Amino acid sequence: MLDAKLLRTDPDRIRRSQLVRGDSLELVDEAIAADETRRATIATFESLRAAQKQLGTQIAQTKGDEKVTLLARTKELSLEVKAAQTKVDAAEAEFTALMERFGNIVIDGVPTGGEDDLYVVETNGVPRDFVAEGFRPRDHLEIGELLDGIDMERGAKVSGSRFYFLKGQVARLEFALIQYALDKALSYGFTPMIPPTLVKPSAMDGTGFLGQAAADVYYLPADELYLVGTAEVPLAAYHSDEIIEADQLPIRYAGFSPAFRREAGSYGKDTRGIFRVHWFDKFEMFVYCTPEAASSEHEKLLGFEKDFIASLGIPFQVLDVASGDLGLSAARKYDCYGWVPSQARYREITSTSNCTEFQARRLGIRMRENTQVRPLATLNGTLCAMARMIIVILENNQQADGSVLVPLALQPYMGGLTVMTPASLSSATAVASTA
RNA sequence: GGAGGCGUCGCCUAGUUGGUCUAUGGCGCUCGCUUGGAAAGCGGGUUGGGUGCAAGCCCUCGCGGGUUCGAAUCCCGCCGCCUCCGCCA
Repeated sequence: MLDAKLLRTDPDRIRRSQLVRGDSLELVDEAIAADETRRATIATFESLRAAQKQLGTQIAQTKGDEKVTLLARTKELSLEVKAAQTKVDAAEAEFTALMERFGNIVIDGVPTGGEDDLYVVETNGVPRDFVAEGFRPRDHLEIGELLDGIDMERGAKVSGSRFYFLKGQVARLEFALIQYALDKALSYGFTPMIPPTLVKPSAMDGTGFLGQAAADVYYLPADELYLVGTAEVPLAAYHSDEIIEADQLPIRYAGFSPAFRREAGSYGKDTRGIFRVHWFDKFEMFVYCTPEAASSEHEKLLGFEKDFIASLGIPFQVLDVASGDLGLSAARKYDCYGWVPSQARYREITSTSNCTEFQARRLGIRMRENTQVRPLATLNGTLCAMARMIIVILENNQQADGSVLVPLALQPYMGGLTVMTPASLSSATAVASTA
C-alpha cells in the first residue's frame, strides 16, 4: 500500500514509479479523483455527525415538553447521518480498491526494463572447466538418482508432478544445510523462528501475495487458510497491527519453513528435477527497520546471501532486478544466480527485496520514535532455498564417477562425510568416509 | 467436536436499570518542582487513527451487522482466550 498523502503531495513521484514498472498512469488520476470524492463524503458525514452528537447531548440534559420537541427533530437527522455513512463506506471502498493496485514506489537507481533485462552487478567465483577435466557434467537429477537421493517418479506417484522425495545422502545434505544455515543466521545476529505455514487471508493479502501473484498460491477453502510460498508471509504478519519502539529496531528473524507454490503459468518450464517444484524447504531472513535504514539493511541482507553462497563454494552472480520485474511489494530487489554446469548458465538461487513501508502499511506495523508513530520498513531475503542449493552443490561438486564432494563447510554437519557416493561404487568407500 | 465463562486506551481495572463515557482508578512510562545527586513527595502528561497552520472536529471499548433520536452498555453473527468433557500426535 502506498502512502495516501503522496497522492496529494507528490503525485509525480508515483507517476515516475508507475512508468518504470510498466504500470498504468491513469490509475494515478483515478486514485486522486477517488481520494477527493472520499474526502468530501467524509467531511459531510463528520459535520452531520457533530450536529447529531450535539443534539443528543441537549436531549440528555432536558426533560418534559422541551425534550419531546428536541426528539422530533432527531429522526430525520439520524437518517441523514446513516445515508452519509453509506456514502463514506462506498467511497472508501473504491479508493482502497484503487490504492491496492499500486505496486511499491521503485527506488531511484533501479535499472529500468523487464523480466528479460538482466543487470549483473558482480560475478563471484569461477565456474569449473569440465572440458578441461575431460567429462560432461551431469545434471542434478542424474546425480541425485545415481546417489539414490532424489526420487521424482515416486514423488509424482504419491503427490503429482513437481513433487519429489529426497532420500539417504541427499536428504542428509538438506539436514546439513538447515543446520549450517541456522548457525550462519545466528552468527549474522538473526533470531531463529519456526513459523506457521498456514495463514489467514489477511496475512497473505498484507504481504502482497493475493494481487497479481494470487494464482500461484495454494488455498484451503474449507478452512479459509493459505499455504505460504515463503516464511516471509508469517514473519511479516508476526508483528501486524503492532507499534514497535524505534529503539527495538532493527528486528531480524530467520524463519525456516516449507514453501508451497502452485507454479501456475509455468507449464513446461524447468520440468526436469527439483529446480521448479510445488514444495521445498527454505530458510528466509526477514528484517523490520526504520525507513531510513532500509537501504543499508538491504545491502546487509545481500551481503549475508553472498557470504552464504560463497562459503559453499558456488560461483554466482548478483543481479539488480529491473523495475518491471519487481513484483508488487519490492522497491528494489537483488537476485543471486548460482552457476548450473549442466545448463552452462547462472540460475536464481536467492532473492532479497526491500519493501520499504509498503507491506508495513498494509499490515498495520508501525514504529514509535519519541512521540511520532509512523510505518516502518520491512525487508526479506533468502538465506537458503534447499532444493536449489542442493542443485548447485550436486552439480558444481560432482566428479567423473558420479560422486559428489561435500563442501568443506557442510562436512561437520554430515558427521565428517567428505564425499557422497553412488550406491554402484564400492561400498567400502562409503563405509570408510562415514566412520 | 460438546457445555459454560470472558474479551475496555502498554499492563491491571471501574463501567452491566442505554443519554454530560469527550471511558474510572492503579501500575508503568514521561515532563516539571524539589535535591549536592537520588529516592520519596507534589503537580502535569500518557490509546491509536483521520483532517487541519492551529484551536477544533470525526472515528476507535475484539471484529462485523442490527435495534434506537442516542450503544462500552441491548440483540444477532464471527473471531480469540479460559475452564470442564471428548478425541489425538
